[in-house]
Amino acid sequence: MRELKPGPFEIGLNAVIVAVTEETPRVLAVQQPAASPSPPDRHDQPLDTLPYGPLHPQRDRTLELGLRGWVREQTGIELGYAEQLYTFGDRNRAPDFEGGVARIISVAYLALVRETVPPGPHAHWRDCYAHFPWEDWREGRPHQLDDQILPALDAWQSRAPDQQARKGRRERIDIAFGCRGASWNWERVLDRYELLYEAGLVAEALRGRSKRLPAAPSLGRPMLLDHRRILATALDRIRGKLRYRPVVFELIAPQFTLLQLQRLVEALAGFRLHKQNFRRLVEKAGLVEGTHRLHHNTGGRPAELFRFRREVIRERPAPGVGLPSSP
Amino acid sequence: MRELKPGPFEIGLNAVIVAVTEETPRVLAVQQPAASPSPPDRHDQPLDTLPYGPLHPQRDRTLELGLRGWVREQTGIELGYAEQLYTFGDRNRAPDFEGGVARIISVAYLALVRETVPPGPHAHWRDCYAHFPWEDWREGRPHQLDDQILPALDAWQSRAPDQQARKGRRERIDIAFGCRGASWNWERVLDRYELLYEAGLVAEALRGRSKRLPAAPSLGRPMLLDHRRILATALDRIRGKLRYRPVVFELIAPQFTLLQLQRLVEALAGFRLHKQNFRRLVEKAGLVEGTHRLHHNTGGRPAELFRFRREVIRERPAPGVGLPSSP
DNA sequence: CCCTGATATGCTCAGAACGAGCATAAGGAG
DNA sequence: CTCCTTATGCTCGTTCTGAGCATATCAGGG
Repeated sequence: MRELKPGPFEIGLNAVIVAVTEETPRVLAVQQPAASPSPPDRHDQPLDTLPYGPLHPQRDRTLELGLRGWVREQTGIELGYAEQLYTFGDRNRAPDFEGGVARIISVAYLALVRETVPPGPHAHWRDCYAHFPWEDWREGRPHQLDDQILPALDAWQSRAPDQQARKGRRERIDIAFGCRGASWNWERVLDRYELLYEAGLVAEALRGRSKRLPAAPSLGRPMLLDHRRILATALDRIRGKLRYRPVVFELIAPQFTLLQLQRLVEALAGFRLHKQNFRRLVEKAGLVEGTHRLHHNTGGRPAELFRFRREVIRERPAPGVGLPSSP
Repeated sequence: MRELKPGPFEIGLNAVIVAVTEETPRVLAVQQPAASPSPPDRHDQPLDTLPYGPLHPQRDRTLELGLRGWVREQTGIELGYAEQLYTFGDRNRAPDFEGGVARIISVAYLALVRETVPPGPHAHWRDCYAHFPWEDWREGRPHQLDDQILPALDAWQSRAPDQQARKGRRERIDIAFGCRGASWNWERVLDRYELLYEAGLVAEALRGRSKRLPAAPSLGRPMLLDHRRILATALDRIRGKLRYRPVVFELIAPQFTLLQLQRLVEALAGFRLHKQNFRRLVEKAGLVEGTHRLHHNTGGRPAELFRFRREVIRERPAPGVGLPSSP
């Protein structure tokens, strides 16, 4: 076994803090600090950044406690549900630091919060789909897909150096974007983002390189460094987990109508559900329990208010909301 | 935003390399190096260790490439399938370093290999269930559960300081171990290990503390530091992924009989499956495709050899082997 | 050569789950 | 009172699932 050589590392913690309000999934973003060494993109708008904090080796007994600590200090938010998401450590994730002092390793956490508490001075809640417009199919298939994305991906495919690479690219496009017989898989958020990155269709991909791709569109709102990749990982995780863990209830008030719950799930999944079947599924799965109170602001017949049945975790092996695999 | 203070950290990469031979899931383990600063447990047997290597900030462009690099150098194994598992950074994960030089952060990867290549000089393939005997239900419910584990957990529950804590512990025991109406959920490997750890029933839990629990059994074969927790995380991940990704095929030869495939899945899942239904599921799901060759070493009628249909990833949204939620 | 003991493989059948839609209930606005 | 809106209950055909029965095809022993 080779001995451990401590390298020049910095370790930090990124938080992806997600809430859903007005049927829109939102992420807590902060304005790029002015002192940042990396020049802003060619865009006029300043870039969004995910909240980032240090790990105090003495104070923080665990990574998660460290995260909760600085989130509390920076934003005043006391996180409820939080889980480790992924650890990002690519060398090129902070291009400006390359060759400089240290390699930055970042352990990202996903946190779900119930209310859009007013964020701190430099922070704001940003619609997640501003960064991934192609992921929201609630109003039907996004036009951008056929207008821009698929043609640009086709062009990228044809730019492949040889026949085999062309075939490989075609295959990846088909799987990620549901072309040629494959169906759109709403959980493959990360696959899609990474493919667009490789194809040079998101602004982040062009930062370090000479801009050799002239006509490629820049899709979705970019973020600082690799933060959009982190966000894609988070959305991927949320969508994947909807199926088999009752994560939605971390995002909704203790009492809710079934339509509110459905709208919340739809906002996260990115497509619409059949109303009656959704009711049947969550009720038969034992996920919810009717209080006998009514909610009158519906515009129609009042709806019963429900609450989450925590006991379901005992009873069911995989208590998630029933979701189809494709829209 | 608070500025980043580089702390005294060491970053390393742990590999959980899993293979299945003779219907036994095995993990590549190395003998605890003699120069280790931590004294061996009270046991006579030397402790198993997961392979561990450094991250070279200059050489390794990504974490995964770094891992593949030192695994190749140390063991000669060229990893195929590998995915990031979890990042472990608890302060007490290396008790002897506490208060010493550095905090060790370890990014663990899960790798699946096909054959039990002969490991290096200090390495060997260890039966995973030696570390978690309660997870293998293939020969029926393990006796250890009723003989030792559940009584000891009951005792732990009754040692809770107050009524509420007692209720909380009871709930956790029920969910993790399928007591009192809840059914055994074979995917909750990590929950179970962590519960046993908290209850002081695994040797690792007693290392730092004064041994105030006299009669508690030591369950399963311990490992160095928190390596058994890492392994539990890996097994948890594998079992969870069996359902919805075709990971089994990373572990089996290119050609196989359906019974071999079934035995492999059973080895990982830890319980037996209904043979005819298993065939129907994998065939109808389009996961496999019959070559027309036969395998004659069955002892009975020869079995047809099958191969994995890679195309299924295009066609199906979640191509995993059909598995029930509980045995 | 036939019987026995294996395993492989095909088929049935009832119950549960699922997708889609129809029908009715109960509010508010005009 | 009428119409519009949303909530909620129910049906129906299809598919999926769990369990078991039946048959096919090999090896080896009498």
